Amino acid sequence: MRTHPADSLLTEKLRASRHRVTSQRLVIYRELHARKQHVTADQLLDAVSPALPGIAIPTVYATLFLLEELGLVRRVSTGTGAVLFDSQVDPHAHTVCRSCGALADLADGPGIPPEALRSATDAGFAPDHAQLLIWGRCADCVAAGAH
Amino acid sequence: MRTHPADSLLTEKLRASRHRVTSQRLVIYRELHARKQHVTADQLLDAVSPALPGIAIPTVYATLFLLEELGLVRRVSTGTGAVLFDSQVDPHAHTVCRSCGALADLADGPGIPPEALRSATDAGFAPDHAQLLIWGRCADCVAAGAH
DNA sequence: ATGACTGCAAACTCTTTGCACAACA
DNA sequence: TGTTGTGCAAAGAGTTTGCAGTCAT
Repeated sequence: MRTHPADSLLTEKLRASRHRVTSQRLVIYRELHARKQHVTADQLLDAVSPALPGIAIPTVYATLFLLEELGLVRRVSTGTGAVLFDSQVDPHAHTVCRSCGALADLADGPGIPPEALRSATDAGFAPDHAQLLIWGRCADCVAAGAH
Repeated sequence: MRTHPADSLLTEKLRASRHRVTSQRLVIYRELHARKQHVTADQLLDAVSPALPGIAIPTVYATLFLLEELGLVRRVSTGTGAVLFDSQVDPHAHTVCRSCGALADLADGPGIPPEALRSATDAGFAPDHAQLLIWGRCADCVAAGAH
């Protein structure tokens, strides 16, 4: 398999955590990185199937959980439909439309307030990530008058 | 049915939105308010069953969705297990433990940064709620050395 | 009286589990 | 060569749907 820009970080993290470097893990991570959007396990399965014939959904889930553990992927859940996985691992905000369900990154939004993390730490909690969900109506649904 | 402190707000909102005032809705809302914690639809079913013999889970879901629409309940989802419903509707932060899965309110945490809502509004999004999820390890799991 | 709501049963989606074979180290 | 990882099938959890009867208005 040819190497790919996203491979080195994953390979390094896998080795460091004594996990094996497999083509499934490489290809899934590449795909997550290629699209800078949020994807479901199922969409990912479809996306990597050409490169990994015969891959099955449990492998996709297992890989996503491992990537999450390694801090290379974050999960985003609105509580409706499938969980989304995000290759952008820096704390950031998402908007969730109550009408169409669309989830979007809040472009150039503010970061996560440091006081929040400090406050969690003060309570004995050891934070490693944060995400802000903003609920409401997206511009399209407002324009369409959808409720 | 005797009246209850939480009834008036619900009744008012139901009337205003031309929905009917039923005992199922009243009791479910009371129960949500009684416990100031996060509950699943299933826990709620168990909790209200004594007061509402024969109530079924689809009714609980339907009621929760309606309450959410009326802004009387918020959903919180970590992407693992069942969705949680929260009667505290003001924007606030939650901590999520990666080890034990516990979800807790971040006591006296900072509010949601106004810049975030402003930034969403600037993008044409009409926000009505926000929630911050802070991921990591809870104090108990840190103390127990769980991974 | 009429339309909304509820209870029931069943379906459906998404996710997880258990096990045998494959393949990384 | 010894595990760890993968593919398969199936089960499981949580949620949603359709419909007939009930009840608030």
